[in-house]
Amino acid sequence: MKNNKDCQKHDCHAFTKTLFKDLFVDDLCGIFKHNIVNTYERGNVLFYAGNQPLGIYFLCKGQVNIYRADQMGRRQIVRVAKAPDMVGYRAFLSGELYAATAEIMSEAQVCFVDRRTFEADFLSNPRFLRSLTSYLARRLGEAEDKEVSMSRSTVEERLARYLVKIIDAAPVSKTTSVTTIKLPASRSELADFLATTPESVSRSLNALTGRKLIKLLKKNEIVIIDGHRLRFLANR
Amino acid sequence: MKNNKDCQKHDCHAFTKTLFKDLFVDDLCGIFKHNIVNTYERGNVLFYAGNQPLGIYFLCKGQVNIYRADQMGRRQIVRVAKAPDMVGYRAFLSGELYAATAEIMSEAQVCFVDRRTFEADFLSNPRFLRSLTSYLARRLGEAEDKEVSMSRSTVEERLARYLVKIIDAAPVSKTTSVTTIKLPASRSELADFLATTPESVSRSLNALTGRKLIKLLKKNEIVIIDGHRLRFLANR
DNA sequence: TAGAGTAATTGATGGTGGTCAATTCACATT
DNA sequence: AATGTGAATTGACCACCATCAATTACTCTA
Repeated sequence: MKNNKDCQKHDCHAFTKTLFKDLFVDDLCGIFKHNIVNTYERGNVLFYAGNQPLGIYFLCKGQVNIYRADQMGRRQIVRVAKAPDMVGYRAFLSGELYAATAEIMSEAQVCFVDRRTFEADFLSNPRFLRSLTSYLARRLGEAEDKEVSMSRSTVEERLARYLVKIIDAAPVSKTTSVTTIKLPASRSELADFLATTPESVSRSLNALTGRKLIKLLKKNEIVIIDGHRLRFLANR
Repeated sequence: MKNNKDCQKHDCHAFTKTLFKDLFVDDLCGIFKHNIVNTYERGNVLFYAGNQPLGIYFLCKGQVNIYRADQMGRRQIVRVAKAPDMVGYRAFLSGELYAATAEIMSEAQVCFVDRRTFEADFLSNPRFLRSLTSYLARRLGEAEDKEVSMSRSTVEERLARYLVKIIDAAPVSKTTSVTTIKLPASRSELADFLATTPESVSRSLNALTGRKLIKLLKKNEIVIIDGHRLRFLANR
């Protein structure tokens, strides 16, 4: 992980557009430019469950998986953070130890803001605080959604929901109803996210193919054949 | 639901002691005394999933279950709010519609603070705002805990976790290791909370009895025989 | 292009728990 | 005590899915 000064104005724009819609760019920019941006590669770990939070990580580029692990060593991916996003704020803000581990999934640039700076420059800014509550409330909603989903849906339905989420996140060409998407994760990672096993992911993918909702291509590419029925399956 | 002016100083104390530890009593008191306190009885509904949030509910007395319902009509209790606590803040703060329904479980006194007042008197108070982020972060942690619990544990383990939570919440007499607690919910409500069925709750209760971890008495009372092993089961 | 090493798939099997039906229990009312 | 009502329990059955093992498909390197 090398050190540079890369997290500049255009990064601030990205954050204010998605993460903190109500914030003005300059608020964030003024703060960001004084802080350290590190580059991490796949497999690196930002923090481990059980550790003390030292500050907040702003993800300027790349992807971070946040997972918890139970006694049996099975991991469960609680959240996938993609730039621009914050990482490590939950434990920090609640004053607890990290309950999860944050692992870099693709080469990432991360702007670390230490405790003192975050308190002084972020938490003292009422506009930021207000945005933060809204952000936390959204996250809480997502977590509760997933809780219900995990409790009440079959693996196939959870997978369908995941696919729909991917579709909606991707910039879709509106020209045709047939869409091709690329799975951004291995079977095993998917299993960790859906709280199941690689084998079951495989079988469910096949089941969806059998029902003619999707078609599997090489290279982890998937053609959405019947997005409508996929969506129907997704919210059951 | 009748109207009175009951939510006074001692209620504020309760809130600042548990809900917003960092807040000074007077902050809350000054705000509370101008607002309306209603009394609701069991079965009443504070708000329904799909509705627009109109404000925030401060629960001064009683219990509220917050549940989501899927297409099949099965409910899942996402949270149990006991006084003193806030209800209805998630959707309000994220600017979404209610995703859940809030139902009174035992006679409750609720202080409603409308949108405008909440914005003006609460959200404009930096100290409150800061407490709020901490509160939301704690809730988020709980939701993620439950997500993992739901995904990875058996009904028996989830039940054990629930019992442990009850035990820890109750003021325990330290004199003896054998504790008697009263189940505060019917099998059916428990099933909704644990994302299972009344039948399975019944069976799991029996299973725990068979393993000599608990003993069932009349009147929904439970004797904890082996709290240690119960705890062990609870965090698997 | 061959081979090695990893990922993905497929098959067989057992456990957990949901569903439906029948029965028992608890409690209130008369 | 008799009766009625709803909750709780029990039993039978089956769907879903985790597990383990075996096979096939991919990908990277030499």
